[in-house]
Amino acid sequence: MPKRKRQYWLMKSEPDVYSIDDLFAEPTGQTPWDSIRNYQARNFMRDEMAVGDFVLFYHSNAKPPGVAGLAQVASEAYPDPTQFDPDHKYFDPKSDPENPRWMLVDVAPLDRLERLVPLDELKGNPKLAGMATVQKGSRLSVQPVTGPEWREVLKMGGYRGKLAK
DNA sequence: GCCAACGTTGGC
DNA sequence: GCCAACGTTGGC
Repeated sequence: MPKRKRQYWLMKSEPDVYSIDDLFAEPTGQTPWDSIRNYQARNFMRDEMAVGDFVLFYHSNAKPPGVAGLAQVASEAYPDPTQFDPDHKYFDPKSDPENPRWMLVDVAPLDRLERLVPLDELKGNPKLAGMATVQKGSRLSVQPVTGPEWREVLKMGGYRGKLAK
């Protein structure tokens, strides 16, 4: 059985709610990526992510918005517990515990960039013209990223570590 | 805070 | 199955 090739992702979070610093501060060293209520994003987490995949941690609704750091997929997909919590903002009364509608993965911090890579720089880089993040109207919070895009963003972020391969 | 772009819901 | 109404995302 051939080993699966590592994949790359971009995951958005509002830093006022949960920032890259919060991820680094997790006592357990990882966090459940909960509250995703979009089928496309769920499908990526449920069907295509694997432990060890690399993640660009993106700050949305920030000034400026942009890629703030690097993270890693740290678990297989499992049901998002918040969907069954009546007090949770994203409680989903239509989700059947026997067949949960929403799935998530755990995410662990990997490294910081030397500098945040702002969205307008992503948009201004011709090498990144195909990135979902720079497309007009794009608001998907979990997106696939190609290897070349990953390396280019790390370069823009001044990253010199081992992951820039 | 505004609003364009999307996604979902539900009446028909 | 269409589509109007509504809700959300996220840049600006």
